[in-house]
Order: sequence, then structure tokens, then C-alpha cells
Amino acid sequence: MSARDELRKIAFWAHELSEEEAARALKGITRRQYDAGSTICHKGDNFNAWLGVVSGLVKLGTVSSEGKDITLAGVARGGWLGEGSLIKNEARKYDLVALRDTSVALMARPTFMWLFETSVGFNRFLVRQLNERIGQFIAMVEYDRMLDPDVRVARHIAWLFNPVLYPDAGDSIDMTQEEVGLLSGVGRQTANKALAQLEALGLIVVQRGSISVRDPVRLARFEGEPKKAR
DNA sequence: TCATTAAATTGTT
DNA sequence: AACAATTTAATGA
Repeated sequence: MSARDELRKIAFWAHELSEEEAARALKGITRRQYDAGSTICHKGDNFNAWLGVVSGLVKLGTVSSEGKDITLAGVARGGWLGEGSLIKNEARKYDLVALRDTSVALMARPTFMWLFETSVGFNRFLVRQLNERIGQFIAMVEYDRMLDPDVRVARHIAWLFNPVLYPDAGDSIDMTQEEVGLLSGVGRQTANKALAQLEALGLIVVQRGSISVRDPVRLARFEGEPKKAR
């Protein structure tokens, strides 16, 4: 099997690379397993690798001064993160925690830098990913001011299925309603109601400990139930 | 394999 | 936030 096909199993951007680049990338990647709840890297660590989520779910967050757990984003399987800290060669700004039993791929910093400096395809992927994330953050600021919890929950779930960032995510994700709440910045109880609402609309299917998306397009565009029908 | 118990998750107030 | 109901996991006969 070619290096590119081999790499494709854990990294969807493999098709952007030449055969030589893929071979070199593969050599710089190691695999590691994390149990549910375990910390992959702490804020402030010098985690010298670029991280890909092969299976499971990783939470990006911090702990506030009062010890409250703040979830900033979820990264679904297929997602790659940490290029910012790698490129700038600085300490991690957030904690990374495995929410489920999670298998990750770690690309050593020298390998990452080599790809970054030599591979056009790799940079195409990086730019696409950054662009997508910026769009997400802008949207987050935008809807943060209209506090419809159903919309917040809908967006956050939809983002976990972003086809640009996580093309291999499939259509279901293992998350409790409490985790949905943490991710969306609403209480568990609110998350519960929102999920029920979204399920009633046929956008998702809620199962115990997991959520399946039925209509990703409408879910991402969901803007709440209008008070008056249009 | 089945029954019992503990733990986790969910639905409500 | 607290409580009850439900589902899953773990244990041991």
C-alpha cells in the first residue's frame, strides 16, 4: 500500500500530499491512546506535537480562576489541532481532555515544520482549516448576543459535524447531554430541552449518551422556532 | 446466563 | 440545584 493510502487512514488531508511527503509525514507520526476523562495536555505545557483525533472526542478548554470548567470547543474524530502553538513554538494555551476513550495521532514538531515549509498541499489544507475555524468563531461571537439556547445547541452540534474540519466524523457522536451543555454554554437542563426540540423538528435523533444528526444542513442554519409562523 | 447492585444519564420540578 | 426515573455496567452466583 502506498504511503498516501496508509496516511489517509488517519489523516483525511493525505490526498493533498505527494507520495514522498506522505511517506515522510507517516514516519513522524506516532499513535497514542487516552482513556475517557484523561488529560492529553495541560495549559502551559510544551506539547511538541500536532495532534489528530483518530477516534473519540477531545475537549478544548480551560479552568477558570474559581475552578470552574470552561469548555471552549469540541474536536471530533478526523480533527487536527495545535498548529498554532507549534508554528509559534509556544506553550499550549488550553487544556486538552479526552471526553471518551480516544485514539490520537501525534506528529512530531520537526515533521510538521518540514511539511509546513515545503509542501504546498499541506499548506492548502492548513489555510482551509484556519479559514473554517475563523468562520466558526465569527459566528460564535455573532450569536452569542442573541441568547436563544436552542440555536446555540444546534450550532455547536453542527460544528462537530463540520464537513471541512471533520470529513470523517460520520453522523453520530457520543456525548451526554451534560457535555452538550458544557460545549454550548448552557445548563444541562437547557441542553435537554433544546435537544428535545431539535429532535422534534427531525434535525437530530437523541439517544442515551449519543446524538445522531439527520439533517446537518438545516441544523447548521437553524435559527430557532419563530414565535409567529412565517 | 441471570439476578442484584452500583453508577451514570436523563427527565422534571 | 435537587430529586426521581431510567438505562447501562459491574459483580458474583
